[in-house]
Amino acid sequence: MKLTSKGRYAVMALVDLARFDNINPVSLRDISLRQGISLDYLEQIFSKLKKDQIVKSIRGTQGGYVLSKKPNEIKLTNIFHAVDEKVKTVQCKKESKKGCNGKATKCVTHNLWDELETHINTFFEKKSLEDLLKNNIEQRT
Amino acid sequence: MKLTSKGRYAVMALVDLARFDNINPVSLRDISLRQGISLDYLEQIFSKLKKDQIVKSIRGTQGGYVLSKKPNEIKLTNIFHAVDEKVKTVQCKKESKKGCNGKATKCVTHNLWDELETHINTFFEKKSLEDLLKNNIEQRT
DNA sequence: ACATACCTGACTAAATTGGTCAAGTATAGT
DNA sequence: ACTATACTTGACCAATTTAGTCAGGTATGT
Ligand code: FES
Ligand code: FES
Repeated sequence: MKLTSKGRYAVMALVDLARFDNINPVSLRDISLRQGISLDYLEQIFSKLKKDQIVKSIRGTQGGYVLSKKPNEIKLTNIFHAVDEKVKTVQCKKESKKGCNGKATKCVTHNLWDELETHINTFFEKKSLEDLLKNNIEQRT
Repeated sequence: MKLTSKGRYAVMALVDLARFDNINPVSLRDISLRQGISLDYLEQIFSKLKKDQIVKSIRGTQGGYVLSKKPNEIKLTNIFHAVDEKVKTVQCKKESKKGCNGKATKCVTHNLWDELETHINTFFEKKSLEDLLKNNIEQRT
């Protein structure tokens, strides 16, 4: 079970954005430099974040990105959903009545993984960007 | 974030084992057939489970595997540890003082991922094989 | 005009996963 | 003693996923 860079970077970038977008739009180049993430990769990520209306883009010189909602309205769930970082614990198709390997019934561990998935998603639903900002400010004092 | 088959199969196989090892040792061939897992793959998994003393092996005809502890003493943590299914959320080396990409300080999301890791591990520490057995019996009634 | 910075799609090297295959060794039953 | 069963070990591999790079664009403020 591991987190992918896409999800990790998306959150890092958004925290960075949330800290600096009060004054001006923030360019991906700045985020790239501050957070040490490849610019080209960031562009892929932000195109997805934009599609899910988590950020807005402003083109041209002095352009960049801005959050399109307040930090407390952006949950980790929303971010992860946008960049396709999904939590997948079961092997079977959840909606289908069939089990893992095409068997007729769900396997002996199905309920367990389903519970795990819920457990993890609860965490993502609770945490918002705002929580992360607070945490970060505390660290800097 | 997804679970790998190794961890999933390990738990499936152990639940199967726990259900049938009261009378005789259970052969991997039986588990393979009942659970629909490749025999060769099961062998890899069980060699790891054995190394961590979760199961005992009995060779020869009528041989097989037996749990080496009671079901309520075998937590998911133990199983996952045995088969190297680890929860890895941070990118950096946890013990090191350095951050993700070799930076001097921990990144803005480090604490978050660390919290998540704890959150998930808590789940694994609580659940034992016995819990799964109960759940399964309930289903069969 | 021109620099900045968003936008898009194709491509790829490396790692991981989910196995298979081959060649053993130990033991119970006949 | 022979043989079938079943554990044991290690090498190998195809397919997928990941974590990017690269090469072009397009819009806009100055
Ligand atoms: S995980 Fe859903 S049936 Fe096995
Ligand atoms: S995850 Fe540990 S420093 Fe970024």
